[in-house]
Amino acid sequence: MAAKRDTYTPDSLLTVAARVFNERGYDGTSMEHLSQAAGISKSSIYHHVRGKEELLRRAISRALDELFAVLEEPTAREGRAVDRLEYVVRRTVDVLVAELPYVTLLLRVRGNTDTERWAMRRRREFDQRVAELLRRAAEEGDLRRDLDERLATRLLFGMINSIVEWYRPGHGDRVDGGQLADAVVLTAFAGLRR
Amino acid sequence: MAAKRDTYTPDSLLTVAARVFNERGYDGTSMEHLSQAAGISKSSIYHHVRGKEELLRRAISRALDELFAVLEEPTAREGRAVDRLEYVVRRTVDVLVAELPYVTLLLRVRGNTDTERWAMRRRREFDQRVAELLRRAAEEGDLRRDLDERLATRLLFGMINSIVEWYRPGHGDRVDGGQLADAVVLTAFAGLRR
DNA sequence: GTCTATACCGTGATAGAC
DNA sequence: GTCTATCACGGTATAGAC
Repeated sequence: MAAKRDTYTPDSLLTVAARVFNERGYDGTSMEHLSQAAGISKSSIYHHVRGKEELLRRAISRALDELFAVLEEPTAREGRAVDRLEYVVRRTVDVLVAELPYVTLLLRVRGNTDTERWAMRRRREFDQRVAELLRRAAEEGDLRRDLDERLATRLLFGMINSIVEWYRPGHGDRVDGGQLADAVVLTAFAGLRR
Repeated sequence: MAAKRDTYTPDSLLTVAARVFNERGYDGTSMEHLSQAAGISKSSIYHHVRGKEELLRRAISRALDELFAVLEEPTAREGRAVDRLEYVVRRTVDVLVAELPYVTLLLRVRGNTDTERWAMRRRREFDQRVAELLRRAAEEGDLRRDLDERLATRLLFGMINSIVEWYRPGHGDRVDGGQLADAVVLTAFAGLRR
């Protein structure tokens, strides 16, 4: 909660803000909370950003940019759909772990402001791109037939996205990002049962 | 958003409050929002409940009671651990669907107030009871060996709990609660891949 | 059981000195 | 770039009439 450095940039301030937003929730965080966590006064924050909502927008942008970048990677664009899907799942987990606080914020927006509604639209867009992959994998006969595709997509994302609720890197966790991605892929594609 | 009935009871008010809490988030909901949704004035709400936090506590209590009741059902207490686990998963999905707005609130608390911290402790307790079942199922050799048990528990709950983020009963959804539970059990235990 | 009026405080944000 | 002082507003909650 103490000061992190003598002077801030919008980016270094974002690091602090994202952490506090995640601890208290965006709506539960006041500028007073942020100023105490950053070790500067409330008004000083306004020197770096226009306001609280800009901090949220910057954080969410960062998460969305990284997620969409995954879909443009070569391996996500060639080969059998099921393999592309598996690759996207694995890389999504990577991004989620690497950009944990920012992705967490993205996944928690409720739609109360323009910024939040924009975030929800973009996120839905990403989900649909992955859903399309899953649909093709089913068409190509690589996924089980007795499962609704939209439902499967949602359960898959549910499993992946839930990681932000408990994963804390380097905090006594026994798994790193890569092992986590392996476990998710294994559980999602092969199931728990032996 | 209009009035629902001429006079309210704490319970009928809870129905309205839970809906608005879920739409806007608890911290994002003001007593003004609640009064407009209920069709009565702010001060009238205080005739029925002590304040906003009591509404949250009542909602969360309801969810927790139903969830813990599942663990006491006979089928959850006898037989092979893997079968008990499967039963608990199925019934948890049932409760989640039946008590959707209340469970949703439970799953979203951030720990900013005493009520929220109590909710988090109780929820962790529930998770641990299920984790214990999963651990025994692994011991009895019914789950795959190449998966960490704590991790598997978290991914399993991630999949289940994510349902509250999109399932809306009777709202054009192609699945009912039972089919949903089937799909979750199938996906979690057998996996997506054919 | 519901209302209007109001107390009191914390909120996001700004002004202007240093 | 940071501060203190301050603003207008909306927040939860209460008092007391009907």
